[in-house]
Amino acid sequence: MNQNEFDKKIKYFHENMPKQCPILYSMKIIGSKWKIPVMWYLMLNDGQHYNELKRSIGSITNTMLTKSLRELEEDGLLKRISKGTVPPSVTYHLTDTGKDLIYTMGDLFEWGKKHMKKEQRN
Amino acid sequence: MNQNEFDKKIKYFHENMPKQCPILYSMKIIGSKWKIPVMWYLMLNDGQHYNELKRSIGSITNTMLTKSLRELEEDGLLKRISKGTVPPSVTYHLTDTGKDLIYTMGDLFEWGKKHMKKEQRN
DNA sequence: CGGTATCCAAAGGGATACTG
DNA sequence: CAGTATCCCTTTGGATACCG
Repeated sequence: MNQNEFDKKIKYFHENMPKQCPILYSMKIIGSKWKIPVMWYLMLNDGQHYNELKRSIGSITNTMLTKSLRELEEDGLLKRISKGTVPPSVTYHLTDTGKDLIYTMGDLFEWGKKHMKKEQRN
Repeated sequence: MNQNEFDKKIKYFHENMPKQCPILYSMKIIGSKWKIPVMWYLMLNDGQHYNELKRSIGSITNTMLTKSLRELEEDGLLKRISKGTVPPSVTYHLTDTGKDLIYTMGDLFEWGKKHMKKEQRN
């Protein structure tokens, strides 16, 4: 990225900014501690059950897994599908909106990787 | 984005994942409440002074502005330039790394805008 | 199996006053 | 002008136990 590209991006951001900043809005949705990990493991293996997902993530507690799942569902990033049987059988699935969001993190992934390497060199 | 593109991205993420997740790493750096706003107003008008920046942002306190600036500097996203005069004159400037990061938020900006609109329709 | 409920600890952030 | 220092409140997240 050169200065000219950067200036163009600034101009674009500036001209297209609604009342509330979309970046802050997005970060609020995915900013709490377990949102990315939950979506991540669902991305790697869609349709996991609650306890399956819990084992995938490893260190998450029930409280936080439930809370994260509920909020992600409310924001339309995943769908909860219950069979309504006894014992219960519930699976979680990313929605298209959720997949879009994960896809969107590509650049942040790259930036992080690059920046992490740089820090190690120093 | 279609399913095939999504699958490719997953594969890429998976194959290029270092020990620590670069997304979580990035989000830790810019995740606290005022990081984006600070970088944002610096982006719109680089080289602002401390109090200038404070007025630009509006509702930030001294405590948080100082803390955010120090952390962003430590992470190499901005540079603090002091003239060493009395009274002091200090300006803040985005580094190339910082500009890269802002540039990187473009997709998240789009996603947020799209998602916000969708919510309003319901 | 798929969660709730309750309680507690820690982190994050704000208000206010002050300073070289 | 460019911050510090101190105190306090709120939000977030963890531990543990229990339930239909």
